[in-house]
Amino acid sequence: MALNDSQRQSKRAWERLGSRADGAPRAAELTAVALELFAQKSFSAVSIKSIGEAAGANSALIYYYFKDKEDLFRACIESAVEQSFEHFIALSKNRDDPAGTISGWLNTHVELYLTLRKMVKVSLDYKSSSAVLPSVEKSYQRFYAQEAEVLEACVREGVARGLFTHADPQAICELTSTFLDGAMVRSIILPEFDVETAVGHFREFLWRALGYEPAK
Amino acid sequence: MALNDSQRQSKRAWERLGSRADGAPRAAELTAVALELFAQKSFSAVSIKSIGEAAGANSALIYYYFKDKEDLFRACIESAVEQSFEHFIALSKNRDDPAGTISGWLNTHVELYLTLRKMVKVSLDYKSSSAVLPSVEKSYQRFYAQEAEVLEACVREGVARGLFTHADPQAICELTSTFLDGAMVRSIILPEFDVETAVGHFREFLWRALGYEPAK
DNA sequence: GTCTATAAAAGGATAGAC
DNA sequence: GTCTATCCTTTTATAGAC
Repeated sequence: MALNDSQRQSKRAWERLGSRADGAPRAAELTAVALELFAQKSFSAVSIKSIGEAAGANSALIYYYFKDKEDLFRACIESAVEQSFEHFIALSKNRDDPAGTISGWLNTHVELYLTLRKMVKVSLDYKSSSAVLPSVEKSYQRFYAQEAEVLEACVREGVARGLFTHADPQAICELTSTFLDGAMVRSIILPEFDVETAVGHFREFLWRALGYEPAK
Repeated sequence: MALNDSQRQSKRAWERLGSRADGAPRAAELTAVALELFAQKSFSAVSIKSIGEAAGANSALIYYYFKDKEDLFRACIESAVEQSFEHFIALSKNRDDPAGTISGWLNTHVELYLTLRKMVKVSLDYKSSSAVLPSVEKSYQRFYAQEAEVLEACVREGVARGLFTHADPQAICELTSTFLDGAMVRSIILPEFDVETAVGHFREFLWRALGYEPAK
């Protein structure tokens, strides 16, 4: 797997001083391992040594591929956002069935909550640090823009077809993503929380609020 | 302000070895300052020295009142849960007006989201560490039991009076708290997120899903 | 590319003066 | 009770061998 744009960008940025070869499969490996750890604990609770160890490599190797710990963290966030994003993009195609698409979007959160909550967790950590990394901000922007576009388009389409009533697309979209974020957090905080059940309840609630009658 | 039960308990626990005076106003001060920092950053991102500095005291003082950093953290979590809990307890009295109580509960989250999101943030950190502290678990249990009791009772009462339709009290309760947790998280992650607006939208949707017509 | 060794700094925690 | 001084450990990061 090749480095993505932002990773390549950051390599270039710090390699102006050191000058080192480009294109690295091992960097992606390290990023994956680090993301796992950063999502489990927190940025400062994870040591460079533990990342190296988990990746089966010496910690010094990390500094070959990344400028410093923060640079690795940045790569992790972007990777988490990217992974989440890719799973959504498939749903964007299906504009014919608004309720089906929304439903699919909810299901995606159930199936991939392990991936998605990594993104939420790491995002919290990132936002808690006062650092502002332009490439990370761009990732987020892209993700949320896509999310809004898909959901709002579905609601508008549903209203246009007379399937939904009373719907403010933006409000519905925000409501839904806020709930889903809550579900991700709760699945971390409450051991007995069941994402599938909770999302199922939300779907019923949403249909009722939208005045939608599922055909069945 | 006197130490609360759990703080006193923990002091007793480690003082069996050291034997030191009880009842400390300064301990509460240190806890408050530390909670602020732990909520802003994360457990391991906050140093003992920085806590002392923020409290206008030497970091060594912390070890006079607390066994170690984790013990201080525990006191912070319990304090955060306790603060959130106290704001809820007032609402528990009002059983005559189900919709009003639910509404008040939502408003509480708007007004006190700065306090409540501290609890969410610190809880995430706590649950991410593998530590299990019995006194903290007890705090949580108390909080969630109270939350469930208030909300579920409201929904049941509303159904009994014919104000609400189709309502599964437990599902509504979980739905609502999950949404509110999501709102807390989003207010951290997204700078432009407005808790008041989001909760306002949720209220409308809840009423619609419950088949409730606000008198007005 | 990957490792060993190590410098340099920061953090948690304690002893003891006041 | 609160502070100074200090110890010990961990951690980030670099230099340089292979």
